[in-house]
Amino acid sequence: MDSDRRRRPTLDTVAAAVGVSRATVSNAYNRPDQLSSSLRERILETARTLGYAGPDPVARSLATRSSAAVGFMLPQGLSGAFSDPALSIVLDGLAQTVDGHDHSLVLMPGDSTGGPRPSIVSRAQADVMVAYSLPDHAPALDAVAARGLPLVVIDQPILPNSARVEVQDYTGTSAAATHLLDLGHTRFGVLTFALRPDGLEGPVSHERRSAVPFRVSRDRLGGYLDTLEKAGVKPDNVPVWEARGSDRELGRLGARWLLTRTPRPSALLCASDQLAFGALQAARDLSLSVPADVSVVGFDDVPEAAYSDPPLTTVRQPLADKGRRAGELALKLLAGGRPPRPTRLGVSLVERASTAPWK
Amino acid sequence: MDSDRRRRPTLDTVAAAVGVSRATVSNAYNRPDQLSSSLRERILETARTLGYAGPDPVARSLATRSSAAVGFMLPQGLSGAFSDPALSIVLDGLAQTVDGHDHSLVLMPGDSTGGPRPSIVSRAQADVMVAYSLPDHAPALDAVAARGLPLVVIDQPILPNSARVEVQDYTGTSAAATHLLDLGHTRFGVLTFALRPDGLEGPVSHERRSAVPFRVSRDRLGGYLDTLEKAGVKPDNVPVWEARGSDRELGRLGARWLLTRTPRPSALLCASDQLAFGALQAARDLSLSVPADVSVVGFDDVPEAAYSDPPLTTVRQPLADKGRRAGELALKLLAGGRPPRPTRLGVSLVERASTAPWK
DNA sequence: TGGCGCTCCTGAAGCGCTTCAGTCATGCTG
DNA sequence: CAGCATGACTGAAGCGCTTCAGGAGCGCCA
Repeated sequence: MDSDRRRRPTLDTVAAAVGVSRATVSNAYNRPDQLSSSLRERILETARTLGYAGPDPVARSLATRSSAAVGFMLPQGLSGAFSDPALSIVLDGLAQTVDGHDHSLVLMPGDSTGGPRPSIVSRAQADVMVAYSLPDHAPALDAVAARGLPLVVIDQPILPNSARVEVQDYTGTSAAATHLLDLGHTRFGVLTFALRPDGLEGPVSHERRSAVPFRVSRDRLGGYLDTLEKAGVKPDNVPVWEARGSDRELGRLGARWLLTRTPRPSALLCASDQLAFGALQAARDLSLSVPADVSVVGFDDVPEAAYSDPPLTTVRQPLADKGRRAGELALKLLAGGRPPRPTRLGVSLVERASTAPWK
Repeated sequence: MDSDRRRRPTLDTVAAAVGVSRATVSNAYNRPDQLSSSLRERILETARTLGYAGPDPVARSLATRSSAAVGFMLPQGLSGAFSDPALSIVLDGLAQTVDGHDHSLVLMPGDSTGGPRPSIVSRAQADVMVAYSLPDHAPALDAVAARGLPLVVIDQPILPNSARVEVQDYTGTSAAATHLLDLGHTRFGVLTFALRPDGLEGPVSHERRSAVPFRVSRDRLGGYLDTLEKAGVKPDNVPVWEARGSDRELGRLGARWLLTRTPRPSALLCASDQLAFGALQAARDLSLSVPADVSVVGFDDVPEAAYSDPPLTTVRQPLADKGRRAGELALKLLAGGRPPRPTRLGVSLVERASTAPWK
């Protein structure tokens, strides 16, 4: 208590101790060229002995009207979110970019609304927000708008006045479906992550497939189903399982269901690599061989996809780039730039050993 | 540019518009009981039409001398950090606790020094810091001390005046080693994550085993080796592989090396489940059967350990509790509490199918 | 009717810092 | 030596908010 109560030294404390003005001490920290280096040394030295650790970040932010932080909004809680390495990679790219410019990162995990609580967003000390894969109309987005903060959106629908970076999800899954069709497959199963933020899980009904608020889920699912349909495979004949999230165990569960339909699908189209890994596992559980008995494709091309058993055919998206690009956009908006036209990152199909021609 | 320049409304703007004092508007947001609800409604309504999104968080923090945020310091970059689900789970527990009290989370990823850069720490807008598994003497810790911020340490050595939550790492690995000895094993290999923050990887020399700055690595390794030694297994006869991080692929690499020593170990002692999963994979690669040809133990008991193939014998630590407890401690320190005595969470050996008697 | 206790609202003093327009020597130029 | 640029430092005005000691008005009781 006692030592807590002894108020911490401030700029003034140091200024008084050295016998200079407060402005000078401030300059010692922020504009070394504004004072003689001898005086600067003296000031820093005094600060040290007084236990002054530099300008208070909050006061500094108020005065400069910039908190040097970017807020990162997630669609769900942290443990769910990070079970998919794709997010880690994106976030890492973002963090590095932002960190390189001495900005910090404020994490805002989501809840059942599919995004952080608005009150959290309104109070976050950040001067630009990044929305990662939030559902359409997440309340958090309104809160950002209300504050008038610049926004960069990753994997999300068009929002007025925001910067955007996204990936050709539809194109990607469409290519994967085509690949499988070319291999002669005719019976498919689709394994997707959440279509809506309501936490449901299970086979996806016809109506649930429409009006999907998560753009990414919508596009990936659409890319699969539309392409199959064009090739004459009726969507109604394609069982779709919706997992609560994108993780291996949930994927295994869903794949088990898909692989026990009759007729059994000869190809599983997954919305992410994690789900696909789960599918590989499920196949193993059922003593099915991949790709002899069933082909599996994923999406993301996380590092592990190259090493899984068998190595996974998947759609590659440039995850680290995505994060870096989002970081750059955030910094640019911070610097007062207008939101540039959306960055659309390309994808490409990486054929490995989890897919094979159907007999 | 134009609309950006139109300065945002402030408390005063609203106060003037409604014709009340600024204090009253402030009360409308923070102390509803201090004004008539009709006036409050009028104020909120006016604020809405003016586009005022509530008190500015930074100014608020300055005035209240509290930024309502907890800083989380990591030993490494985000992508590395999150490849281990253990961290996600801990962080999730922390985030939920903290979020429940309307505090936000500032993430500070580490670099090659084994922690965030001190300048980042000095400028972070947080009023309590949580250190997660930083190495001894990380510069970031000095920065925290310099600012006089309360600190809670997870998995880290004693630091003066800090709250602490840790786990019985030594006890845990010791129990695992005992389990294997009881099963009749005599040839062991150890697979650990980073012993030092220098990014090296490979077989661990004798001198590198001493003075390990990561407490967790030190204790887990110690628990394994000491216990084996007590049973008559010379440490020098136990090959140890150090992986750069705790992820599956790195584990696979290390395990491959361990499993190709002669004589081949009949039991692999891993410092984490991720590494153990990698070891299972490596065994599969080498057509070794687990546990017939080689037993494997992990540490953490992440959810997947129950579902791996085979299910993993591992040391359970209460990950979510760890995070929650850290969150509670952070909040407590924030409220002015003294650091209580360290919380030491128990561990227990969970025997599953990845270990078996040695013939 | 005077006094008391409410409820509702205000004035003003900060919170700790940045920044900008100066002030004041000092040295240099012509 | 006047004139002027230059370098080194300062004063003071904010940044947008919270909070606390009051003050005004009002109903109520004795």
